[in-house]
Amino acid sequence: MPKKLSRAAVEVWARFIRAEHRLLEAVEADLKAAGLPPLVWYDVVLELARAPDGRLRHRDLQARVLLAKYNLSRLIDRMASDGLLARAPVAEDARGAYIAISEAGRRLQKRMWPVYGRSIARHFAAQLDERDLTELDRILAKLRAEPRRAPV
Amino acid sequence: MPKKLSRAAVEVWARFIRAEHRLLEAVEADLKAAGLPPLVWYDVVLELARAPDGRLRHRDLQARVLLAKYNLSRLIDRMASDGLLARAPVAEDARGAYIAISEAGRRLQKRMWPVYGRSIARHFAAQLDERDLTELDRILAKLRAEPRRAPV
DNA sequence: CTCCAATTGTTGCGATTGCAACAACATAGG
DNA sequence: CCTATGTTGTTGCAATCGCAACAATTGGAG
Repeated sequence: MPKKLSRAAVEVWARFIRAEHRLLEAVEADLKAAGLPPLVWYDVVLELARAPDGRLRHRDLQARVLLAKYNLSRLIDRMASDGLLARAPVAEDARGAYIAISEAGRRLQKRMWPVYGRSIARHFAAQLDERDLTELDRILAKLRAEPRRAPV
Repeated sequence: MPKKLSRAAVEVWARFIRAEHRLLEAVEADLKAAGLPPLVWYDVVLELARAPDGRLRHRDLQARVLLAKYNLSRLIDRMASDGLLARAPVAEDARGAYIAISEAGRRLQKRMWPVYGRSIARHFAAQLDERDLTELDRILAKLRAEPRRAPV
């Protein structure tokens, strides 16, 4: 091991995993209770709505929503058949595909946000003060920096 | 909303979700690379190994591993057919079932820990110092306190 | 005791996921 | 050109998940 792993660190790790799990569960439950689709759907419509021209390449969308590629492929199938988005060819790269949001997709995003936002407020933000947020953000930033993989 | 939800809070929320997602993915990948079963399996054998007599009621195990009940039912099926644990009747409650770990189950727990621990060390603990851990723990404790549900 | 509501755990079934293989195209090297 | 290698996205298939319904039993109210 890189360093000796302290018992305390393991406990914080466990709490971290569990806390996130509970929170996500609570948020998903709120969405479902409001008759809305799951969180990934929101991620997709949000990323697309934000993107210039309301579209992104499949791979770029994938990088943003943290979803395996085969997984995203099929999620897009489902969302497309719901009319929330559509695939379009990429002029410069015949392999690629743009995923373009539709008006219905934008409406879904706007409809989901209040519920999702309220959920974040209630389960997450309301429990923390300014300093907590700052500290948490600082710590998360450190965690983003992945240790270098085995040297190439 | 309980309070006005700040943009900053939403961003921290997003980073929180993503960080945890990435970390879990990395850990699962490490386990798989070592030819080991997924994390839930570890959770189960660990909780059972810790419990007095190496067994827990289905419902108690469920509460510890944060898994839907139908889901746990089937995970237990699979682990039982791998000989890692076994079901046993509960004397005082004919509905219930004890889940009892086997020697093979204990061996699996011991075999998984080094890999899992190393993974925690590398992806999580190595990125944080003492103060980070303390602060994170303090913040997570606040998040554990769920807001009261709608008044009964 | 008797009945009704709640608890405990399982199961059928359709939806979603993960893995591995694949097709189609792009890009670089000769 | 022509080939080898990498990229992009999809798909078949098996494993797993989520929901709703269920059986079995318990516990409490009358």
